[in-house]
Amino acid sequence: MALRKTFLFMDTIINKVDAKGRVSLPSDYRAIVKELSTEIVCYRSLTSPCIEGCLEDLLDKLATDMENSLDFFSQTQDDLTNLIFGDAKRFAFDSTGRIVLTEKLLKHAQITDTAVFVGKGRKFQIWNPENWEKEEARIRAEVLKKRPSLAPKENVQ
Amino acid sequence: MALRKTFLFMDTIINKVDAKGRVSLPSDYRAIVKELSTEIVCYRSLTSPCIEGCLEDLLDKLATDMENSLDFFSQTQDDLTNLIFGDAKRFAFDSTGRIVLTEKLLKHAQITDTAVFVGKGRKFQIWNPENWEKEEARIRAEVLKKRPSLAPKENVQ
DNA sequence: TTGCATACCATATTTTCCCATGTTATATAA
DNA sequence: TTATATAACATGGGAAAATATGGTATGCAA
Repeated sequence: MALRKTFLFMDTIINKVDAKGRVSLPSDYRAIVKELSTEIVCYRSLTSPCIEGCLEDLLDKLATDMENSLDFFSQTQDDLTNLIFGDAKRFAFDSTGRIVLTEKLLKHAQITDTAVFVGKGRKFQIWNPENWEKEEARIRAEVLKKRPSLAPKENVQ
Repeated sequence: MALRKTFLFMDTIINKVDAKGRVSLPSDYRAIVKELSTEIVCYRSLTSPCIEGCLEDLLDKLATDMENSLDFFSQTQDDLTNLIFGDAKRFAFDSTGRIVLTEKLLKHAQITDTAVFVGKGRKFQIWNPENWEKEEARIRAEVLKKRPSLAPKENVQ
């Protein structure tokens, strides 16, 4: 496959999680990861009961931003990055495309036997199905309420 | 073919959708896509019962804009990226020029066996034929009402 | 040896690819 | 301009490949 210009995690995919914590990384995601690396990085979301995943490059960019930006000297931001880097862990997928999520991550996201992968552009999230259903409803309501100027239609057009 | 200067989706094309969800991307559209990529991105319109399609570059630009405009931990950015990228999906067309639309998209647009592609410049939309007929009438009426000075009647007379 | 994690194998299902055909559009020659 | 040949396109059906997922075996470490 020719090298892709863009690397965006998209779509919403539901996969089973077995007793060992094994779950298939959606093939679309794997295709993206494979072009740049062999593994992803996952960590507990700071703001939601879900797992976040991304390529290591993104965390590297975050580290660089922290070094360069005055904004990021704030105690809060400093604390947040501590939490992220302290929590993040690499996950390689096997020949069948599965990763093995840790107990810590699964517990944080309240995931037992089913996981929902939600694309987020440079990142993605992994949710408990019921939780994601509620979250998506909340977001839709919130976005429509807040401002049409932030709605996709206005930005993308 | 010489390199095109502009990349605008235009015209209105009606195509069949088979039981597998397969539908031919209009050849004019394919010609545009082929010059920049091998696939398109589709998602449910936030405001209308139709599918929207565009090139991935457009969403990539959006991802970059959001990274730069809002800070890494912004709640608003979080919500928007979930909503947009969680819904969008890449679609590659095969050697015969078809894409396979998902059940989710078809349902949102109320499309069963026929789809109407409507050019929209950088984007295009896919409609159920009846719905599009009504929508087009509505849009025309709306335009005439809002801008009487541009109405055909006044100009042609 | 036991527990745990990883690698390997098997299979049902889904998705993608390939070929065939009718139709439409385009080009060429009379 | 008309008739005919040629190419491009849309569309249906089936074969092949990829994916998700359960189960088993293997290796390492406590």
